[in-house]
Amino acid sequence: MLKNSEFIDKLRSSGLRPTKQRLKICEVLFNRDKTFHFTINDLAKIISAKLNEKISLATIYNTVHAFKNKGYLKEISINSDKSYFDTNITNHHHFFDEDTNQLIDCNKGDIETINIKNNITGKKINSVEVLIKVASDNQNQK
Amino acid sequence: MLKNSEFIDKLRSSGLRPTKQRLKICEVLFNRDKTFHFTINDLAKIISAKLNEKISLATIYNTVHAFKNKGYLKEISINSDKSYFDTNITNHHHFFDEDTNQLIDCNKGDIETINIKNNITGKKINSVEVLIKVASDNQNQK
DNA sequence: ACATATATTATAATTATTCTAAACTATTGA
DNA sequence: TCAATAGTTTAGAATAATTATAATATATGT
Repeated sequence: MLKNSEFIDKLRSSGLRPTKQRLKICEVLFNRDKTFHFTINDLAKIISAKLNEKISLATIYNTVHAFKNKGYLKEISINSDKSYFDTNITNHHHFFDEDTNQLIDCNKGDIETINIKNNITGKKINSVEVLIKVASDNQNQK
Repeated sequence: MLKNSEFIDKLRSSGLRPTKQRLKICEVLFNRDKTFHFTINDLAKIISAKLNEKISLATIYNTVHAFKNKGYLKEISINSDKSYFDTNITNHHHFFDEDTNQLIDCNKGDIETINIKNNITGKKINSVEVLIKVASDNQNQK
């Protein structure tokens, strides 16, 4: 359980002012034992359920993007009707359960390290993401 | 250069009626030497530029989805605001150039085969997609 | 050619996201 | 401590991608 002052330091250290809203969002996102995968809509729902005061949707978007830009969140690429975010910012990959629309982290060892032998000339690799789409065994077509 | 009758057979064989619109879209998509990566908007532009008659946007969406469901197109997940499709339906992976928003196929040999050691219990793997995001070497932040 | 199932179309509706501009707040430094 | 200011929040409007609707048109089997 992280303290408020730790979040304040974290925000200040990356040039973000520690506002009431950002601290609340920090609590929701980072006061967890396990990795948290979410969409903006998920987050908005959790916030409005947990909080007495409300946070504007625009602020939630702003904050999530600010946290992503500062490297506190990763954005995950899934069939793009909406964006998914991940509080696990280490290098890792994902399963996506098409039955439930849930993201699940791959553990180290689930996949061998991806080895890229040829890159596009003149470009640098920003990220390598593996997405394994899974579904229940008895359904044929998505 | 495929003939119209070949597209008619292709469509019929998968239970899709060969309509004027679908045949035109087949020509645009499949009469190519190289893999074609596109968004719906790209396709709509090409169609309206090339064709004397116009095809409704709704039809373009319907057709692309029908072709995807029949396995003639693959949808590629990019963390983004729109869907990308690929006429290359073989198992392969992608580079995504963040400078130009262009998708580029990985060639066999660019990446070693992805080896998944542990899957989620009770689920079957539908796809494994690797996306390598690249950008110009001299730009720091996206 | 006829009946019917399937497609196409324009348009409206929906959804996720970004923009805007005004009100508000944290920080800096006098 | 307080004012100036730079950064934030906010509601709501705007935008963009996509899906739904329902009327019209077309393909197919008999």
